[in-house]
Amino acid sequence: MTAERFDPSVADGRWQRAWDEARCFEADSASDKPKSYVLEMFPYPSGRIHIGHVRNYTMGDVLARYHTMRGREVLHPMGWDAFGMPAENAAMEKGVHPGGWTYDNIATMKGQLKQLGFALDWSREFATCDPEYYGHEQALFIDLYENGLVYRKESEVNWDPVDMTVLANEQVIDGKGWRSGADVEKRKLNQWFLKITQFAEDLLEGLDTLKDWPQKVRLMQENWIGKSQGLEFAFDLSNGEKLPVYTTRPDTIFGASFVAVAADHPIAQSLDSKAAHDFIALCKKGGTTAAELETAEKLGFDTGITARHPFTGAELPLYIANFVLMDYGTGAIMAVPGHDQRDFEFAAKYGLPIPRVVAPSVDEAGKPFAGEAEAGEGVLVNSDFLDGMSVEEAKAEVITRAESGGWGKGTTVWRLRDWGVSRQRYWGTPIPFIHCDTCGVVPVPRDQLPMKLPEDVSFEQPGNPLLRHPTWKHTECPKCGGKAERETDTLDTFVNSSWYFLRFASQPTDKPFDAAEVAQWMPVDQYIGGIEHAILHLLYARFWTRALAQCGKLEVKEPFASLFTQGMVTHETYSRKDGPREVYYTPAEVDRTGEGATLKADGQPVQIGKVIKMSKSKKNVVDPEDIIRDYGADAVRWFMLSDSPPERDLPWSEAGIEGCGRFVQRLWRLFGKFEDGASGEDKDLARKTHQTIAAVAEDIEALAFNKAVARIYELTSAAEKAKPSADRNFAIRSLLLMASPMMPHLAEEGWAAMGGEGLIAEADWPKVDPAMLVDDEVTIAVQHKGKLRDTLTAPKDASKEDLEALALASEKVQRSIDGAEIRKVIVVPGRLVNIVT
RNA sequence: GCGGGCGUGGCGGAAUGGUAGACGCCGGGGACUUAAAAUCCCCUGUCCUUUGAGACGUGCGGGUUCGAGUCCCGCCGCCCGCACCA
Repeated sequence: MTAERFDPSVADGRWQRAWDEARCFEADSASDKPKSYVLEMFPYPSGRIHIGHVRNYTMGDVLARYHTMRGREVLHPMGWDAFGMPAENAAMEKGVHPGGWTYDNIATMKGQLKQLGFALDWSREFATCDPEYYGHEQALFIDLYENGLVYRKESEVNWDPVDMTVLANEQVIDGKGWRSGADVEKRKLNQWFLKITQFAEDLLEGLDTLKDWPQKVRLMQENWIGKSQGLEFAFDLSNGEKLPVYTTRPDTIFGASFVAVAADHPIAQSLDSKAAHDFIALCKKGGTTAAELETAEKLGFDTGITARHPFTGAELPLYIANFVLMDYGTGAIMAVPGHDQRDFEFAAKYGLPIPRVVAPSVDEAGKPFAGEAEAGEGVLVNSDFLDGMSVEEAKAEVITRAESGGWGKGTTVWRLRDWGVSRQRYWGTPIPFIHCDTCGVVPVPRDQLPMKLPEDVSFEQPGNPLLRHPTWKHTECPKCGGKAERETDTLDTFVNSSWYFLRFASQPTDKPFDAAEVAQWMPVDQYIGGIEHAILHLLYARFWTRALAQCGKLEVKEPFASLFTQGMVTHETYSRKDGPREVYYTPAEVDRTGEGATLKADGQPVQIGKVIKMSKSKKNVVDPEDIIRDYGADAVRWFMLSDSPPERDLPWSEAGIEGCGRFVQRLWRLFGKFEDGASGEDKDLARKTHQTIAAVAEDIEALAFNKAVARIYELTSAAEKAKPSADRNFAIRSLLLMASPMMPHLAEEGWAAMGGEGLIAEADWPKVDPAMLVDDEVTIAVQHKGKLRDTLTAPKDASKEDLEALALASEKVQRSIDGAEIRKVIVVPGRLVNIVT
């Protein structure tokens, strides 16, 4: 070996260039090896890589490199989720063009990713703002339109009157726009929708097939889709109208004591008394935050109208109630106070009857309520022909009678809504449609795609630059040739990320992707990203896959076979009170002493806060580029994999990264002990090596990187202590190979120094000899009444009788037994002996 | 309210129902050195006038078992998602 120390500042760049030159990470669609598609959620080019990206991509990289070593053809691509608001905000704040800003950021961030030595196939890189990409997206959107999966509908949006734009719900804070601070208005706009609800059942059922997704994510999607089954039926109203209601508890129908509609229900809207209008206005004022809803009082307005009960004929009062939602079910309910908490509160407040129709047993039909509704199981009481039935039986019976009587039917209601994709924004995929007064909505002809964004736009005024661009929207109708206008809305950025994994797999120029080539790579074998995308992105991508399949473009069922959601990188915060304001400092500005922390600038103490997710606002961040410079890419990668299980949060620590830096050097010194021609055996070390290779492989496949790391530490210690031998050379060589997915630069450097053939990035994973996985001798625990008294060494295949005899021969055990009668001896071969007295 | 997850040393965390605390970090002691850095070695759950074949110990209380961090029942605490969804 040559150098004393491994110098990442030289080695990292050297090997990164070597990999590029050898093009060893480019996936070959023509390969006949088994494929492996490893994908991490592509980043938004916000400016710089943050530590969360580093953790995410390191995990994916270890898998990609490992699978390559196991003889798979690996697709591990990278690109940029490049449309979105921040680029427009930068344009408004700094007067730069969103495109220029975005591509500059991409250049910076690509350079940073390169510094980490990720085994990425950069030949497939693209940004979603590349006209080529969004042009194909426009074509797919038209495909969906032609297959009836796209429609336009007038719908209510949050409108910021100052920025003149639509806001997402998350951008409305306390009723005000998050940027402008202006009071947000409700406006009705014609918007584009994707028919995701058409796939509600399939999206729900598909979840059952996703065995390798976290249960948590599947449950979140299940709740989001929100399937519920019940009865829809209509009440005859005293004003002659019919009022459809939906209930999941048709069994409790005899317990209905009033009927209620939402404030924006047509019946409520049609009332012409001032009192009714005032009440409706009051309902609209109510806040929608969780806390407000929690405490909000149930309010109602008696319309004076009554509804006839379908079985008893009783006339039930019809209220407008603030807790009834217009956009779920029919916007109207039959209220059963005894068995629904909201109805209970309402009835208690307005003095309405609270009949019991479900009881623990038939004898308890008169049992009073204990101040709250009983929503649980039981038997039906006070319910005519339902009496004595279980809840399930009664539900079925009522639905049957409603259907045969022709006044109602069993229905399924979904919480899932169609996906509104219109955004009144510049920096997105232009929606490829033209509005013609004569022909209506007409798709842009495919030979005119991509329909590009105009470059000459200004952000000096608020609102959508496409709308006020002097020429862009004016065009001719492709059908009649008359004057027409382009759609000025752009697509939600979630559309861009709903099919990018297909484009990574196949990139023809004349179409979005080639179905056959996509079929070769899809589904993604391992998808890795943050839990924040558990619902929207992952659901939309699943929907697009189905939608494209329905259009005949694709034969993939689920896009992501296995999903892994990694934890966040966290760090404590440092702050000081400055009047009412909390001023935060970065870890780099602070000296962390044993107990406290002081500000480097003035030596005065700062407050140490909780360990929380790294965020710019709390300044508890470390810049990946700084730590790569200080410790090298491998130490940073190693830290990302050590200690914390990947799904949990990883607390960043200076001491931790220093430890990783030390280990890099330690391994390097160990590689230096590789002696060409060393001979002789070291059976124990050889066994340990084989066991480690098998265990590390298992751990990596289970994404238990922290455990794989621990095993590499153990074998390193053992190899360090061993004397030179052929087996020690084998241990060192194996360590090099096992560490190579995690610390590829160090591994290449060691491989070259050791005279390894080619690049270690293209080497095979070390082979395991199954015979070497079992030790000749094992340590047996000896217990007396379940308590450990002694340990002894025995041959691995010692018989039960031999083990028992050995255990009873132990002096320590005999002293513990102290002459007591032995009632039983349990022997687990290879493990333990338990003597029961 | 509904749904889910998690509680193990000073910290991050290991542990097919079978020797709890692997491995890393912090801390302590020592070696090497003129000195420092680097490196190496040892110790490091708690308790004890019993230093032991000792007692206790995986949030708390029960249970199953020869044996429970692990399985079951009941609590407590923390975290996350959804939420007036009929």
